Amino acid sequence: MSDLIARVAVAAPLPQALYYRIPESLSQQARVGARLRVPLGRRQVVGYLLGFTDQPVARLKDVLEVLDREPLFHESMVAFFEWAADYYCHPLGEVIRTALPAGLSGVGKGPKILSESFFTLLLEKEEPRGAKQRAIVDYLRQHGATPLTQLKEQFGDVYGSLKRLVEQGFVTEDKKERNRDPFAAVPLTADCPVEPAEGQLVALQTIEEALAGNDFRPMLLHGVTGSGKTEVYLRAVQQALKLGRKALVLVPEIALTPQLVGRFRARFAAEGARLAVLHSGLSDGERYDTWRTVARGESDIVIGARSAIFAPIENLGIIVVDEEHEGSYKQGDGFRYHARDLALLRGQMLGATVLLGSATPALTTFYRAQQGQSEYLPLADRVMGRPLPTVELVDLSEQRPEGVLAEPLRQALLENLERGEQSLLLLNRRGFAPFLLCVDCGATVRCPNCEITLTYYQQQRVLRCNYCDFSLTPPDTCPVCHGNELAPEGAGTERLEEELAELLPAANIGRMDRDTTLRKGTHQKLIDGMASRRIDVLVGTQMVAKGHDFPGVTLVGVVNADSALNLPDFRSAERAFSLLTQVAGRAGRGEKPGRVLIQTYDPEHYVLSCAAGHDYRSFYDEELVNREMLGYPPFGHLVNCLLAGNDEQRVIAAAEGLADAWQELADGTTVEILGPAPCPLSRLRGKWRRQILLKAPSRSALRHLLNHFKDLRSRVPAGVTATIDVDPIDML
DNA sequence: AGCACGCCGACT
DNA sequence: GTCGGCGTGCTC
Repeated sequence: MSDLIARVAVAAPLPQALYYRIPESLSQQARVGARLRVPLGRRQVVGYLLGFTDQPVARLKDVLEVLDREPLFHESMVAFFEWAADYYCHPLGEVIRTALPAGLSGVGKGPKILSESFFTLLLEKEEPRGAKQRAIVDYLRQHGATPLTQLKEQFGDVYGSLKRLVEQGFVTEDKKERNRDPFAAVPLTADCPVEPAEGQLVALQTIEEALAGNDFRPMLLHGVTGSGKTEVYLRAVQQALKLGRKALVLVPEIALTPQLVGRFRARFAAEGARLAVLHSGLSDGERYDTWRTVARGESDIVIGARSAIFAPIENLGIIVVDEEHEGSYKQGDGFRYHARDLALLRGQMLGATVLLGSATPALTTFYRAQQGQSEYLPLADRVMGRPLPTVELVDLSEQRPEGVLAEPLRQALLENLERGEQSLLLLNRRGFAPFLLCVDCGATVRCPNCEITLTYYQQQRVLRCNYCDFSLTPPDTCPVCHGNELAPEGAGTERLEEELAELLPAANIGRMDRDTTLRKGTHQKLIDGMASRRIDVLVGTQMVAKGHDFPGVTLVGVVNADSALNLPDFRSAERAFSLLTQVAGRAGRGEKPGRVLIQTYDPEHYVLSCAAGHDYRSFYDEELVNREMLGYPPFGHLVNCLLAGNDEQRVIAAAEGLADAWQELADGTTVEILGPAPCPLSRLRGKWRRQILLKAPSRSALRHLLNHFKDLRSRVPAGVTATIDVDPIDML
């Protein structure tokens, strides 16, 4: 008789699954999707049970313990994990570890499962003696099984009475698992369904057909800001639920989209559908509870950020990816997956509808729609026929402003304040100034760990690195020539705030960036301040462009559009276009029309003229030509191979060696090996960084090379780590 | 990733 | 003679 053998992915960077014998005593508990404690070498690690086999394998070790009584994922997820591990060239165990809620990879049992006592009335005998006991019995008769906390609320101190009731056999106590509910205290807002307009109806009809057809149908819902995409999501999800299937909704960052979550809660609370929200603000325990609720099939809709793409939902009918172009869907370290791309894959594996929504779709997404690989669902107009704001470009080379604001923007701000309307200013730089410059020798004060200048924060009187958090009290003299005049150069949000206070002394000015929103609640306070119109002008980084609907804003100013255009990355134009379009969309969402002023030294740039004309299509056409010329996505596939280490010479040598090895593999194929080159941030957090870019017109040509990565990596000398980034979205 | 083994330099 | 440096290789 052969033993039952488990196929297990261990939480270690091994390329493939391992096999363990399941001892007789554990065979009942061992279910696919459970975590196991297994021996690996001479230590013990967590493994994930992927399946069973009875093929004899030599020298099997025993599974030591089953850590979960209920599986954390269903069997159908295994193929998805394996595909993702293969595609992103990442060890399977690490992929699953990343996918599951945090805090489960230790050999301990993971977060505590909270339980709670419930009391139930047994058969009616004679009445108990005490008045309080009779009251409790009465209450239980009416309410059925009741948790202890609820009884305490009703009757105060109930321990003695309950104890006697249980002893006398009137009542039984049993323990049930209790979920932490992070939303219990958040009040529901009212649901206000909007009657769908023409474009929305067409979109919904297509989605309904796809849902009914039960097959994989990717779709792009393309609508300008304020065109009612959320209402389409809501109705599409409703439709899926009506067909008895479940829904997954991905959002870029829950913290920045409370309004969307609020609308889902309002709509579906009314219908009795069960909503689970997975996001980074949850504690490990809360996240674990939510995950288990989903895994048990007790939620109908899951909303979450990037990692929610791994939520263990069975019978999934639709996946919505809101703001699909957002870079935050790509995980930046470790297992570098892209949640939107995995959404398409998961949809394909399950025969689900995948609805990608955006005002400025990623070039690759729009291209797919153009090629007929996905359905194109345009929403042409803003709701209620509100016009898009007028956008004007302000040529800084003509204006030569003294501070950061040129005359047209100053004028517009003054007028807007006089009219009592709100303004929004975007400046994508934190702090007071991006660097301190010595007026004598031109030296700047730089970070000792990273290859950048230290940002000057005037309020805190500190120089800080925005990448590694290194900080320094600003020196009085130049560290190079000892000259005694170090001047803050350039401008960040802090300086802008100061300039505004001078221009508009009567105005109430708010600042929103990572520095002011560090304290919990400040972000919400600023949003509330805008909603209540207490704030007249809000300045901030790209944070101000995301997700909020401020109906009172009629003027939007972009202080410097050029910084976003000139980043050393092939996607910088796409990102700049999307940011400008988004921030422009903040203007005129209420009854009054909006106006947008964009300051630039390069008013002829196609990104700016297209953004000014709200013309996605022209931007797309222009950018597509550039991509084709350079063989970048969607015309080529990229893999970035990163090398990092403490010793510069070693990193350089390792990079050269690896590049040669790649080159050898690429000979005679369509794959191009570019580099090695220093990363645009050649030193980061003390590590020297080089990169090698692999570029090919087809995915399959790259596949062949990637299959060799694990041997190549093992030949990288010690002290240097090699990582691979499949489909990189930025290469800084 | 860990954690072994293994093979060379500077210490009691 | 051995303590310990980190290069190499394996983990069912």
